[in-house]
Amino acid sequence: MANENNNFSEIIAHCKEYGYIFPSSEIYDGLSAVYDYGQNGVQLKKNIRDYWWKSMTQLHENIVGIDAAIFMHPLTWKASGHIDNFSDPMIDNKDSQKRYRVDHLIESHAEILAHEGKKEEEFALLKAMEELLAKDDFEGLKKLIEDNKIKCAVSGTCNWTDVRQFNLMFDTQLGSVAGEADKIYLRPETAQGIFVNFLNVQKTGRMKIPFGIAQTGKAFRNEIVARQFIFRMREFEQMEMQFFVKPGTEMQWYNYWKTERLKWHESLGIPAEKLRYHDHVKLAHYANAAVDIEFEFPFGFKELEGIHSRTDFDLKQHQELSKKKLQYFDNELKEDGKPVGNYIPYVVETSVGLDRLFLTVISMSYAEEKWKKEDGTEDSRVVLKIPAKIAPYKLAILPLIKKDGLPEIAKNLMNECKQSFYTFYEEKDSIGKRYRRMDAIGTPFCVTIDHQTKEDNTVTIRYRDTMIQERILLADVKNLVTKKIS
RNA sequence: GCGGAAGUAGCUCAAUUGGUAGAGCGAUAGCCUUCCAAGCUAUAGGUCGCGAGUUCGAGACUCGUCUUCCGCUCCA
Repeated sequence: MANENNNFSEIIAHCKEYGYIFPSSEIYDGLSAVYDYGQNGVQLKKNIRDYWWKSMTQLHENIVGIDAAIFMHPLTWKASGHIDNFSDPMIDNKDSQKRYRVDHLIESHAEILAHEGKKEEEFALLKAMEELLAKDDFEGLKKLIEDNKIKCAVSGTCNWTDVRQFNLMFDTQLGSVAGEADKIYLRPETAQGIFVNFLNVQKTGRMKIPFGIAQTGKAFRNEIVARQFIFRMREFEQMEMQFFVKPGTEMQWYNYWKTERLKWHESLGIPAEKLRYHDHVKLAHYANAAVDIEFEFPFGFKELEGIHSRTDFDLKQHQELSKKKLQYFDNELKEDGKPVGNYIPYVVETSVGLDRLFLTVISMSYAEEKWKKEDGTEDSRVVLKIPAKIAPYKLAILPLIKKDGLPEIAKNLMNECKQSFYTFYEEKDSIGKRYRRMDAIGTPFCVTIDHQTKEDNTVTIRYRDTMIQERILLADVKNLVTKKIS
């Protein structure tokens, strides 16, 4: 474990040193749990996003994309349950340092009262709690806890902090006049942008159930503690797809996407043994089935993607609060020859964290290698074995020396290739050193132009992962790399 | 949020018991021309995380603060 943690520190350091990830506003000491993507990071992130987008939309004729705004009508979050469930009064026990949700703490005490047969006290306590919660009376809640001598299960004391509100949604004002009525939230998930557009897309795209709507975009959560590098950030990017199905078929589709999504991660190049399912036992208010796909990060197996069967909770809620019907007319004929008719579709959601997937790719790619050279001395390298199809740069073009016309040949090759993929040109320093630099940023292929190139139009291609070199025709370089990255 | 550890150049680290910051690597420019980093020359780069305090004098001591890592907690 200690080694693995060290490895994580090295991965973080490597990300910064080679232009993948920088702490946000670092010259001002940074901002807690906010990070910027650097010149190589942005490219990798974009490639991962594009790979997801293409596999969702281009390869599924019944899935289309949208790009909803981050700002949404405040009632959206009332409907989704975020306003009621996403902000909870909390209290800490000073002795055990354990934190409780105030309602959970009081409710568990009420249960004890019930077991002791004190029904009236139980009822009075819960009633008092509900009244205080409704008024947001935090001082009253603390007094209620103290008056009832509710103890921490760990320390057994009543030494409590004040009750504090943790709202996980960021808010801001719409319009220049500040006021309660203008308060809007930064979306804590992208899903709601899809739900509120369900009918727009269905009608204008003439979509037939089952169909999906995909979206990538930023979401914001004011986490109490956000840590572990880019694993849990306050601003993060989601890649979500909501799949609308006929009620009663949701488990079938849930299982379909559960399988499909795991396959997708493997197709990206993530080793199967580093992935696993984790079924949710405790389900969220909107779900009737939920599973996580977890990846073994340097700090353990953690959630990478969630697949949720969200029932018709969201559409039903939006229908109720917006007073607009969000139903679908199904023309499929029943046994009696009549159409199925109107219903609110059920939803199966796949939701993957792009930043987490980025960290996954970096984690699985990072390697420190050592070996013995022919003369017996040790050699080593740090290499990012990023799958070629998502690597920031695909090909480095390196003239062996920077004269005798070799740079000119190299630049011609670069001009030919850069229309098709990202290339990197470098003529400084020894060839070995340049290979090491390309290893460090994860460039899968290097081509070296030497004097022989001028005689027979061949070049050396060097493969990052194996360090094997081959002699190929200069004219074949572009096609070979194109083939390897597709 | 609580507890532990850390913060000196891009990186890894130095700086005798407090006496106004050094090295290696890296980077840049030039030389050399060599298919797996570490040849030669030169150059750039640090108000020692930030702010106070103690002191004649603080990178070092004290307090506060910010950031990061670890554990707990949180993650509808």
